[in-house]
Formats: sequence, C-alpha cells, structure tokens
Amino acid sequence: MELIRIYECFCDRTRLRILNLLSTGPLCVCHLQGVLAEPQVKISKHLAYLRTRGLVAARREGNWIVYRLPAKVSRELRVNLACLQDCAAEDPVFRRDQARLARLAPVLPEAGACACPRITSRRQ
Amino acid sequence: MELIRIYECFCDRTRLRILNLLSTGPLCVCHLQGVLAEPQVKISKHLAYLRTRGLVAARREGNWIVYRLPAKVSRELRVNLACLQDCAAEDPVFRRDQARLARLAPVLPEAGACACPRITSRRQ
DNA sequence: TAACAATATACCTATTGCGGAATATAGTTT
DNA sequence: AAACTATATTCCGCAATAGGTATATTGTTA
Repeated sequence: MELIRIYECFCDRTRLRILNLLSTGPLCVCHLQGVLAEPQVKISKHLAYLRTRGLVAARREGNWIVYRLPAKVSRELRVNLACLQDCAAEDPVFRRDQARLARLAPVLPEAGACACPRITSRRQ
Repeated sequence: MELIRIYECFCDRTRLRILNLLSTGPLCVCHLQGVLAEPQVKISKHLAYLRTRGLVAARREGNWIVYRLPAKVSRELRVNLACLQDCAAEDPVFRRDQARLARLAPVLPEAGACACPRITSRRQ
C-alpha cells in the first residue's frame, strides 16, 4: 500500500505547494524560497521529508541543490500527481505560486547553473 | 485549501479501505467489521474521523448505523475519490476487500434494514 | 423494565509531525 | 585559508494521531 506514503506527503500545505511548483520542472531551493516565502528551515525540512519518501529527487549543482520530481514514478504516484495538478489548476494558492514562479524564474535551471537572484535578504 | 483535509483522511490504511468499500454503496458498521476484520473500536474511530471531516455521512437505521459517501461532494473530493478508485482497482488489499464484501453482503442496505449476519463472535 | 446488540466515546500511552532557533556542512570566491 | 553562500541537520516543545481497554449510549427485544 504505497498510497499511504504518497498521501502522507500530500497532507501538508507547504509540501503540496512544492510539488505543484516542481510539476513545472526542476527548481533549486532558492526559487522555492522565493515563491513560497517561507523560512528556509521550513522548506528544507519539507524537502527532506519528500526526498526520504521518494517523492522528489535532488542533485547538487555547485552551490545550489536542484530538486525535481523523480524521472520514473510509480503508476500510483503518477495518477495522484496528475490529480493534484487537476485540483491545483483551480486553487488560488497554487495559481498564485505558479504566477510568482513565472515572474521570478523565466528560465528554469534545466541542466545548467541556477540563475537565482540573490535572495539573501529574503532568507529569514 | 480543502485538499489538506482530504489527504489527511486518505493517509491511513484503514480509512482508505473504508472509503474504497463505501464507493460501492452505503454500508453498516457490521459489514465494515466483517470485511475489514479489525477491532470494532478501531473502525468506529476511523469512521468518526471521516465523519467529522465530511468525507462520509451516517444515518441511523434501527440498531445499525449506515455509512455512505456524502450525496454532494466537492469537485476536489470527487476527483480524488475517483483517483483512489483508480488505484484501488490494482491493489490486492482493496480487491480482496471488495471480494469479501461481495461474498458477505450480496444485498446492500440501500434504503431498508441492514441484513447483517450476527457477527457477535467477530466483535473483538 | 431488564437484557441485549450495535456503535460510540473517554481515557491512556506511544509515536509522529511541525515549526523555530541554533548550528553544521559543503561548495565557492577572494 | 578565510569568508561567504546555499542548504541541511539537530535539538526542543507542542499538537495531533493511532491503537487499546474500558465504559457509555441508544435502540430493540423479551
């Protein structure tokens, strides 16, 4: 019953917002910070939560760490992520996040370096 | 973000099994006990959990209490229940539950009395 | 009304999750 | 090497959850 693990990951607002953003493509943590506007430690811990449960994958990119949805996902995860996207399309929170992301990162860090604006001031 | 409440309900194995069974139609608690083969208190508490969060509705029917999915559900709940059914169709646990239910209750308690076998011996 | 049957609730305990503050780690730049 | 930047981890306290035991509630039947 892998479903339980999926739904445990799904039942936190911050994690849902992260998954929604990652559905667009890979993102480094600073992008997530910029969009979510939550404390760094909070985001980092939720990313760790998702990582240990296989919902996201991470790779280092110099100073940054780029998170993405895993390349291969189970059928169960795939359909549930699709369902989440379906719901997200109508939810103001998710839509606002997507809009912020588009403004903040017109170019996503597909394979190269992270083009993050320095967000030191927003770090706390 | 009603989604959170839905996923909180979804992230327990017993609750998922209950929702899967109720997707077939209304059921009284003794049917659920017969199929799930879990202690009465456990089932009752999970039903209460689902009830207080609006995922199921209950009506008294003489000595029995019949649970069902609510008549009107939000779009979010509807698509997520559909997604759950999609996943359940391939999961051995859910399939076995459905098979047990079909054997135990060929006639569902649609509107009338609950045709429960006396399951006193199974009560613990 | 007394016994019974079906279900719910109260109480307890252990576990888990969440958030914050402080600190650690690992790369990079000077 | 030292300072810096980005991110992770540790430690803490608190709230929520899960499961069990015992008991209560509500309706039915004798």
